[in-house]
Amino acid sequence: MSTSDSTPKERYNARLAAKIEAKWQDRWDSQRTFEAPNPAGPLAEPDKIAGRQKLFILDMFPYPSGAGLHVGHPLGYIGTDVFGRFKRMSGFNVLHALGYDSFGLPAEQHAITTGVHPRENTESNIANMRRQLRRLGLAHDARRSVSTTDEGFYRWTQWIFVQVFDSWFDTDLGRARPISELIAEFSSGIRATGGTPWTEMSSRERKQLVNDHRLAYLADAPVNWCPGLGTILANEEVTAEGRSDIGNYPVFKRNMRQWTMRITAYADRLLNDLDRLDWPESIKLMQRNWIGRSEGARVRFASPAGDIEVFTTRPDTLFGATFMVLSPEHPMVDELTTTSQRVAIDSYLSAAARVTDTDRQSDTREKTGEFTGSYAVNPVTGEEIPVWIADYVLMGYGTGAIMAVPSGDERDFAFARKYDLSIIATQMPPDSWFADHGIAPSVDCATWPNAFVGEGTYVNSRNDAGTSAAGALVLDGITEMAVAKRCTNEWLEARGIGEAAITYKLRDWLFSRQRYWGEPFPIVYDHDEMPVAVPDTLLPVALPELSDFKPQALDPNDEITDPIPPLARRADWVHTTMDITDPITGETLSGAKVRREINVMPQWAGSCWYELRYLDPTNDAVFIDPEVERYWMGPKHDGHTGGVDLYVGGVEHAVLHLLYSRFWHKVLFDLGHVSSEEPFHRLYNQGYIQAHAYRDERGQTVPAADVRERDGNYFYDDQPVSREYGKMGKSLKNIVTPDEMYDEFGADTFRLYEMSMGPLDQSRPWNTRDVVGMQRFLQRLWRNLVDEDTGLPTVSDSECPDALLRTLHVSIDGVQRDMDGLRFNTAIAKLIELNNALTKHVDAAGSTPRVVAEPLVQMLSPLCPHLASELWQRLGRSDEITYSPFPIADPNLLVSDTVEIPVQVNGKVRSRLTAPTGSSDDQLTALALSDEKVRIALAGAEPRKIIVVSSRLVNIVA
RNA sequence: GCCCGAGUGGCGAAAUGGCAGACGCGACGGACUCAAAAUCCGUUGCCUGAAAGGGUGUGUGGGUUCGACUCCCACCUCGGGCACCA
Repeated sequence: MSTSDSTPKERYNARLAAKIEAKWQDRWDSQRTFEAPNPAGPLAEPDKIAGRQKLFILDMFPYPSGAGLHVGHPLGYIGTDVFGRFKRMSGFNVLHALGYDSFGLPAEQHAITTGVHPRENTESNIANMRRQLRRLGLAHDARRSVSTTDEGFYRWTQWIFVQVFDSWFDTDLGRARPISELIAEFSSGIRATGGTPWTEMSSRERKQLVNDHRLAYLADAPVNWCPGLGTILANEEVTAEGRSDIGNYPVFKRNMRQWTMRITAYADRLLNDLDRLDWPESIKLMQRNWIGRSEGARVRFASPAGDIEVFTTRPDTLFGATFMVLSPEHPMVDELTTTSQRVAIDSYLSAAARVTDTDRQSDTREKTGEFTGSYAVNPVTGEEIPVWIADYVLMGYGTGAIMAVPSGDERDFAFARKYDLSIIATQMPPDSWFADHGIAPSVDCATWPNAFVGEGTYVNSRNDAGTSAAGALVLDGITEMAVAKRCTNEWLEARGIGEAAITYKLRDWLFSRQRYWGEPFPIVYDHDEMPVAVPDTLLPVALPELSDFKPQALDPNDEITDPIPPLARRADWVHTTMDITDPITGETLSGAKVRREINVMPQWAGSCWYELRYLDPTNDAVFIDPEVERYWMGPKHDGHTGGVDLYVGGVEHAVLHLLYSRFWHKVLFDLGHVSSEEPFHRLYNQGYIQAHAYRDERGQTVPAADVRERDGNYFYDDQPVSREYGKMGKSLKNIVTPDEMYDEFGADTFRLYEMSMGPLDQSRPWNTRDVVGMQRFLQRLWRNLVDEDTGLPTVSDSECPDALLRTLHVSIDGVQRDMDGLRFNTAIAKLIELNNALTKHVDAAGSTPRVVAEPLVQMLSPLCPHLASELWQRLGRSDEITYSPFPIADPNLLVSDTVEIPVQVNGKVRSRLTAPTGSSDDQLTALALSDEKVRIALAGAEPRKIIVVSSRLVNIVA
């Protein structure tokens, strides 16, 4: 940017913007402008909240990456900031803060390679991110910027874990209750143990029984075990080839004892409460799919190895079940395999074990399977049907076994055709189905090209041989699937063969990691090797110091040896003595010898509840003061879930983070710790900023900033390059940083550009070239209010022309509504229009009327707070614009004396006429018919019909 | 394969049943300048026309309506999610 002599001293450019921005950022800090008062607790200022509505807005918890920010990161932060500032001017008590999700893998990987402690690395990353964000001028309450790695924070993460550990899910009441109440029910005999009576159990057996009911429990679960790295890996850390993302080591599926969260107990509430949330439908749908609730029935088929239980969503097709298929991992496979089939089954099993999960789920793969040699009995027909194994049946869903109904299920159909198994129709498809497939209607499935799924009249579905004998199941003639399902379920239930059942895709949540940089579990193991919560007075369980952060590396192909987490290296920390309380008897065991849990929590833990800590960040007595929680997050009326008023973030967290947080929040609600049933009442997904990237002829990416366009082609160093489009990132060499924008334009221009690019929820390409448009707008606006040479205001208290005043109020009306609806791009367009109108006035009159200047600056201030604050001050205002009331449109100035009405002839606009506001439809009709252009367009034709939309339009149909 | 979402100028976009393309970029023309940058003013969907004007136009094809970017049906393309879930 040139600063030569010809440039006026007080022109609004990057140099002046930098000066103004630093000045106001310092002032906001020192005056603590954005601190939000609480009703109670350490940050209580009850007098300041009186008479104000509250608004809690939240951005998704960022990970403090070492790479720093690019221009895509702050998009959502700017959006929430603009909204928060607008609402603050509208009288709301706005709480807006940003903390750091600072545990996690990258800092640990960095520590492993450099030896720098993850804490040091994390802290310097946070400092850098704070610096970059401060330059943006975000109106955050700095007191509330917590980090998950602070002991004062993770003390409460551990406390919440203990709450989850110390509760169980009462399926009768559909909610969590303290584990002590379960123990009381067992010991008093109100609740049966389902096995050995409580009184006859050993201490260890009692603990095990209770542990099996806890919401946080230890379970053997299949995990991604990577011996080369000495740790288990999250699914997203495993490549499609089944190797580790880092180091390319083999990864094995194996069972390991892990902390697990009983999220499945909440499946129905997590599903049903979605209806009460103000979230994008697409996200609700993703959560619904993830929970995957299926209604159906469990049915037991007799076999030589005992009953085989299956889950089916189509009990109504039971008469068409002509064979069964078990997953290769099913526990009954061995017993069902006959001597003659042993070799074939064993070879199939070993082949199946070698197929990776991704291959197994490939859609092009042909179905394979093997006959066990055994037969089971179809409970409705009494017929013997063969039992097969096949890897298209998954052990992890339902019961790991299915009844195969080839006529009604495409997968079973394909399998039956391949292995020549019988196919019996249980429903007659409609004629249209046969027509679509080009075959004649027939109940003989031999002619069918596919299975039939849909509504059709039931056939071949009675087990009384046509006698109408009492107690028989007769579906024949029924036309509705729901009726047939109900009849079948009732029949099965009456005979104890099966019952209606619901299955979920959702799995319990694997909660431990063999890592260092995470929250230690507040758990020790007692002399019975049973987990016991660390007493509250001993929290936090601080992460012990280590000299080496590497997990123990093993032979990359060693599937057998158990992982040894880094914390195990501190034997002095692991083995300790502690005053613990026996969970069953309640008696205190002083100085008990205990062993600490050496796994750590996953990164999700802190982000599951951080929003609550923003509200009461310095409270040492409780994780959040109940009154503070009720004020900021409590339900607004009967049936309202409560929760954050606006939560903005990317879709990538649609399922995991948002589901885990909802689960923890519901547990806290059940236990009476929070008044809100949901953490995030309104969710808004911001789009992404993407960017073009360029490759040369060798396929190498070249720096996007140095590519030039000529006639629609792109060149780097005069060599043609090809253009592609994707996320900003190092590998595509297309990163643009906020710092570059601050230097070239200033933060206000950058903020304005990001908000003007399009709707907040849409992704759009970054174009540095376009930013100048917003800078020019601010420059023109500045010039309308301030003399570019002297810096003095050019505002006059003289009369404002009526037309300009009307334009102003139309703008106020539109900008107000746009900002309320998060439509910042159109709000900005309206401000530019107003400023363009003002420029014409200033060109003629030489100054801006104060009645226009002040509201214009106020409307701009949520978007460009530094510039607006500066202008406010230069206009002679000594109050803080942040808390000045947002302008209100005068309804009288929104309507003008005349309106322009388009006139259509046969739906095409042929003329426009100016009519007095409030003209009657008849008057408009008369005006239109006498209009010269309309008469020409009609060409003498007689109008057959005239449509008048009052004050909007006239359409003449001839 | 199934389920969502989106397709509008050279580009980002606006209009959600009633004047398509607001606002911004770019491009073109002009002012200022020795010159350039910056800044300012004007033009800018496409076709046709000297102009006035006319025609045409919101992925494609149908439909509903006096009137459709907007609603309905089918298809095409792109993006996202799920994926042998019984």
